[in-house]
Amino acid sequence: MNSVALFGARIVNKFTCFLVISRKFCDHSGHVGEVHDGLNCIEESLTKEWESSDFDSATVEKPGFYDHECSEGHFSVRRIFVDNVKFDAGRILEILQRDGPGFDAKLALSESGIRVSGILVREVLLGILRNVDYANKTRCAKLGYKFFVWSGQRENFRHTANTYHLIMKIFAECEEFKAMWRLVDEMIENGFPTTARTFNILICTCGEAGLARKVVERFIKSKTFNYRPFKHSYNAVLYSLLAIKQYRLIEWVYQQMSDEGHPPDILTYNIIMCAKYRLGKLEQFHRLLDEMGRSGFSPDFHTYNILLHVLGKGDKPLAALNLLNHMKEVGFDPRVLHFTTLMDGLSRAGNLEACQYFFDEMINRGCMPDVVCYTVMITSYIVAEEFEKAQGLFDEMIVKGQLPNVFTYNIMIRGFCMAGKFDKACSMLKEMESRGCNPNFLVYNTLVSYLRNAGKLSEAHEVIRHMVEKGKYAHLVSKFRRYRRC
DNA sequence: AGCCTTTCGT
Repeated sequence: MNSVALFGARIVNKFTCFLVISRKFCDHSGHVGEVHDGLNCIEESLTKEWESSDFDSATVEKPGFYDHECSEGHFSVRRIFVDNVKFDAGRILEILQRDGPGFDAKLALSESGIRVSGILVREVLLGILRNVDYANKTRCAKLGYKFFVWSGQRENFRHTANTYHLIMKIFAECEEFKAMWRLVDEMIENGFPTTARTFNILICTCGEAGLARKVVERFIKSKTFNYRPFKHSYNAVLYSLLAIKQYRLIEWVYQQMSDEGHPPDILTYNIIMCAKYRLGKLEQFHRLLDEMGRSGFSPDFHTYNILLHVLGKGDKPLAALNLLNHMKEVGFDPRVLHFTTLMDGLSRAGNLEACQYFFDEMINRGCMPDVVCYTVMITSYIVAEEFEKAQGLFDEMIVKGQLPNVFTYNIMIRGFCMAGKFDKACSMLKEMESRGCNPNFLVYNTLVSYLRNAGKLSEAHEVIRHMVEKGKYAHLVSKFRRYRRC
């Protein structure tokens, strides 16, 4: 409930100062009219841009996302516009969270005088989406829908496929599945095309394979399915299924494709091969690779990446080196990503030396390791119980300006636990928090289960208490127990 | 034309 109260306030605080500065700028420039024309223009261009972009929080939270066309300086018109939208969104979120007996949020929204635009609706719904957690999900769904309905009733605003997707995503996160499906029907009734994004949201909420298959079937056959930017609906569906690791369904869809006489392209081959590999069907994997070649498709960056992972996990460093050289010869210069997947494979195969060799080789070839690459190398050291080397690399990455992420901290904490240095493990948790890297449940789980296994029950309890105090994952506390036996 | 590929042991 605390987090509900917070979600408006945080945005307001952050942007009030910008708004004050922005308003001053308008007053003193003597070009208020121009600024307003500019704002309309920007609203249009931003609407287009954001309509076509995805709404993953990752995209939005990327630093500098809102600044990327501010070369004229800090107070560009575009910036002012964006800050104004954020300010209004903050106000709306504040009004929404006051909703309850004795307070009519819809009325308050209507009286607020805030002009509704596509970007504003997006910002508000994203604000709600970001704040959904276990404790407040019912309320978030309710408030989100209240705002969705209210904004759809404004005379100057009409919902789009994207705003539908956002509210559907909120319902999905809040586990309001029936309401989500009702919205799909409403969307279709109102003439919106169902897109690859619609499919993606729906398929992600299908827990059981039977249900997922029904959804897949519906989309493949649907006449109104707008599958662009994919070449055909099969690839659009396959791509989503890969992202949610539904490998068996991928096989099934590929079968449907073949039955319908739809020839695979390079994207299809890459996805199917990836699925076969993940399912451990290496023979079929190689058969597909041959078939792909015979059909006239040459491997691309993605194919090589899969091949390198296969070679790594199969502990074939020499073949991998040959493949890397071959890639260079045919004009695909291996990138950090390729070395990283190869190293990840080798690390899982337990070949630390080879892993280290390719890490050095990569740098020799002028590729600089990124966070993921450092994390993979650190993991390799920790699995081999080379804790000092792991620590050394962790320090090095910070010096080189690569900020450790939640994966990096998790493996470091695990390493300290394995080495029996529980005090260091706990201070790592504090360190990540102080550096603004929020621990997720898996990080707490690492620490708690190792502490418990070592018989340090009061320390484990202390970590749990700390976690619950932060208002996070309280509903998952019982899940810790599951790992105790391991 | 676009679309795809990497890191939290199970």
